[in-house]
Amino acid sequence: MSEASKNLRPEIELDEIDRKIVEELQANGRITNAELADRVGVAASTCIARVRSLVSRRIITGFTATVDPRAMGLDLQVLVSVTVRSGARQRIAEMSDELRALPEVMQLFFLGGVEDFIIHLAARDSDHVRDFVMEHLSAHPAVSSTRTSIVFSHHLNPIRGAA
Amino acid sequence: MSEASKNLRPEIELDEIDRKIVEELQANGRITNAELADRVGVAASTCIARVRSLVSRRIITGFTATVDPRAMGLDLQVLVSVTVRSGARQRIAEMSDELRALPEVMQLFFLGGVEDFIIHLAARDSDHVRDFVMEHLSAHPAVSSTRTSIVFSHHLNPIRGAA
DNA sequence: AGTGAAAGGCATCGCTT
DNA sequence: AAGCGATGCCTTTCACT
Repeated sequence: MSEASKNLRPEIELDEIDRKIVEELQANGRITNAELADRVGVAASTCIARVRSLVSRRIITGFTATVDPRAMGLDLQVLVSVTVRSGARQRIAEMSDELRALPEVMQLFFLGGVEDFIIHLAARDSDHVRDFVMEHLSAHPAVSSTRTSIVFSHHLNPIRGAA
Repeated sequence: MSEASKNLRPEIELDEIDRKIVEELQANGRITNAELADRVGVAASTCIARVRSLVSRRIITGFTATVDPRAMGLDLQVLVSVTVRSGARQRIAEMSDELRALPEVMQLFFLGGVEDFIIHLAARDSDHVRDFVMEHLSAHPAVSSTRTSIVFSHHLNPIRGAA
């Protein structure tokens, strides 16, 4: 990596301790500061300062509980690939905000390629999926076509840094 | 929902307080129990019992820090669609374990449809992507074809329950 | 199931090295 | 960056409802 490109994102230098903190907090985001400090081998006061620094530098962007969609009555997950009409590409950005606000939308991927974006949807059942696609996609003037695939299983990994 | 299908997943009855707890913990997984109790309007002792119950019932499956891949030197995200040779479908399950162990793999979706699975990859650069696809996919005897699309942006939403 | 009180543990701060 | 010590808050347990 050149020095020039480095300077575009200054101060993102993670040492071994930072990396260990990130790793532990990904594995258990509700660990106490005292135990985290023990595990990474620094004093509690140092540890809390490190964590706050990681958060304020937006290396850690948040802490969240992961929830089983089935426990919330959402038994069916699908991926919907969407292609936008070629004359309506500039509307993709505004569709993002509309779609993100919908409770069924777990994830949104905006893509370069044949498809313009992919929606990861959690729904109660197939009727719910159909209603979603009809109402929010097929009926949308910018949408050219959609393709829905059922998700049999889904795995989410923590971020593991580059070598 | 019929009583029969209800009984397949017993004891997943979330009341208003449980739902509020889940919501708050998705928004801020590191909130203190005391503040969480205040926000949902129960005593701290009740609140901690509720949280533990949600975790032991696997409604909440974990707590994690969310990390910016770019901060970890992973500047490029792609989705790779993979189709498996029709004679090798039974190998999909074992490929799951191999792929999940790789540090570049953020997510895995196993699908029904034209593609057998989609890999959400975080990589340093396009060389890194190429190396990953060549080494772990193209060279794999079960893989029939792959298609790689760049991810321009990615949004992750909390789970919001069914009505 | 939920609550409140009490004891111990933890977070957080300022200061020192 | 680490360690120490003090304060106040938080967590946790338990008896009671």
